[in-house]
Amino acid sequence: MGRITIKDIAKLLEVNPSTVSRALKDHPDISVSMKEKIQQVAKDLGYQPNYQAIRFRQNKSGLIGLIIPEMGMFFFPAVVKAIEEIVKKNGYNLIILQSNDLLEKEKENALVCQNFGLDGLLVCLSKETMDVGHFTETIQRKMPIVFFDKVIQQKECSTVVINDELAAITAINHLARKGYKKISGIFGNQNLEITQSRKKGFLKALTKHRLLHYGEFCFHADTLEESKRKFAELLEQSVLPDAVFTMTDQTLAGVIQAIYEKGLSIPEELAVICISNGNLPYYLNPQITHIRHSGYAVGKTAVELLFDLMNDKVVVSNNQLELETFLVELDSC
Amino acid sequence: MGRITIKDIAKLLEVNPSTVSRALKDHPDISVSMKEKIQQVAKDLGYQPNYQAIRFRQNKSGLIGLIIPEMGMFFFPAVVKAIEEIVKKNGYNLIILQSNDLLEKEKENALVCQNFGLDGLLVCLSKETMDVGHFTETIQRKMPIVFFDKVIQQKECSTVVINDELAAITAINHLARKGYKKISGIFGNQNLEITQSRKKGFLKALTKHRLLHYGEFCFHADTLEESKRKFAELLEQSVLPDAVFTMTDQTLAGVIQAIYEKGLSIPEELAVICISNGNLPYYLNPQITHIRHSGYAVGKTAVELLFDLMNDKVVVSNNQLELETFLVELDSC
DNA sequence: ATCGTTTGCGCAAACGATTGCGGAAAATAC
DNA sequence: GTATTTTCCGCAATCGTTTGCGCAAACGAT
Repeated sequence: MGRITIKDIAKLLEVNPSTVSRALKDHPDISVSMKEKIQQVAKDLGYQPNYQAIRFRQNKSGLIGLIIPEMGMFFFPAVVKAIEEIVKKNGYNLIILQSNDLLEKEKENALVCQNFGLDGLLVCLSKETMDVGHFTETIQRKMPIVFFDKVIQQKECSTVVINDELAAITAINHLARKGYKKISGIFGNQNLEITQSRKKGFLKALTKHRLLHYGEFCFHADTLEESKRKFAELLEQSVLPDAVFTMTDQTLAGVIQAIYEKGLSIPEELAVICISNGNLPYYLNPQITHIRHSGYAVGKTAVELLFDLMNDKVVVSNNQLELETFLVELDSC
Repeated sequence: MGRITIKDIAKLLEVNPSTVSRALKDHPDISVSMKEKIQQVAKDLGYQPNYQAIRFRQNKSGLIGLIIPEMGMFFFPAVVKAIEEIVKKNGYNLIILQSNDLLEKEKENALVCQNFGLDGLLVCLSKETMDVGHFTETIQRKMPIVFFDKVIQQKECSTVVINDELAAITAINHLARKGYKKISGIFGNQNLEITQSRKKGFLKALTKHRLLHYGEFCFHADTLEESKRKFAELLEQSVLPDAVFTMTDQTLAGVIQAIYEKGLSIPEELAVICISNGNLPYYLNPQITHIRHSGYAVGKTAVELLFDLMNDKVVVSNNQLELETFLVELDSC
């Protein structure tokens, strides 16, 4: 015999399946003696409810979806770790979908989510995404969504982000306080709001400290390799920066490789600061001063907000959370 | 009106739902004219099949499960990336479960997989796991399983691993060839087969090169912090190693921190080699010579084997694959 | 014209669990 | 002793889709 079903138990005890169903969930309509009998048999036979059937009937999937651009080595592992833990704690499970930073794949993923009847969705947008219509139009009526990290701010959307502008300002303030003047800024993809905000903060802080004339030390890089290559080129010029700010771990990794290859000493010849999840900076020599942007905290906050939405616990309509960041001062500046 | 179902289309066209179902999947029993009519209406109404219902009826979940100890920063992100890509390419989706290296949670996860009716399962065992009964007894009759990386070799199990012993031997041979003699070995959790195999290879190679009398430079460490602390202690002793081998990125990260803090120069005062996924070694200064153990390749191979099992494509009963590793010589030795 | 085959579609059961309703038996009330 | 309530369980429909079977009508062959 294959899997034990409610029908099997019912047949064995010569009762109706509905009685078994109610007995197993302690329904008051069933007598104590009958409950005990049924629960005993269920236990003996090793009955396991068919959740597939339950979810089908209740039109619940028991699943939370997570769409991310790509599982890299820095930020998203921490996000995923947090989300998986909390999703499981709430009795759900986690489905992961990668968009590979392609709008097309993101749309496909949105469809998959819809067809799976996911109970909730967490999204970090691809760099190609310019609006979130493919999520809101079709899905959001019944499926709560929380956007995090790479988001597009709209008033109907729940989001979890950090104050990107402030994070960059904090970094530059630190450099300025330490006396660095020729500050280079390395940024990610231009389309992203986080890039724009961090760059805005960067420029704002430079302006405040009257250092803006060194703005030519800035560039954008989508990949680690591009970051490395461009920074290596920058280091070949006649006028060199005395400090560099990178807006992510990924750009940091590229910049660091270029610095090592050039043989510059940190911080004597070049100071370094970045916004980071908080792992890589500790592995490097010297350790890198950074603004802590914890993927774990972002993931945790996003998924907790999602469950609040799912349980209608959120009174406020404007669910746009902003996490705190803080400076971790190490040896690189 | 909510979601469009087959019944809705049937009612609209005054035909039977079964006709609609067959027409939509191009069944030969349905006339061409009827097919066209039905498919047109389905399109107009924006019909989306309820996969939940389909999977329920067919007793298929469309899901592949992945159980890992913990999403760290080094190996598993690459594994997950590969698996997600291939799973999706085959029309499935991926559920991720973390065991946190706890046998209890691993058992819970196995139950979840069962109840979800997953179509296939990929497992990297926790360090507490001593046998795989909680998988094989209950699940494997209907759900193919592939164990990878941290496995327990049994003849009924499909596994994907590397030749751990050979990887360690390759590393030590390289050190010996370069003239290093006092070789320290840093290993992960003792229970794991990968640890035992790598240590075995380490000792075997040391023996071959008549360097075994330096065996006191070895220890085990479960975490990055433990690795750092113990190696820092080791560096306080009177006799120091001239080279260190770490069996993972995680132990490498700890060892590197201890080396940096002590201010030793690599490779002049201390050579370094490791088995690595191939990211971290490039971020360090100098870059670390390593035996490449690609998480992406492991994940890809494991999930491809899984699909072969699911499609009964595997003729051989003994599905124990061993991936190639190779030496990447950089600056640390 | 008769018989056999193909074509095209409907009927109804099934997957496993849930739930509103109804009703017989038991318990309580008067 | 009758009326009313409570207790306890069964009946049957339901979720959306699939599928074996049956059966008319149309077609083809002789």
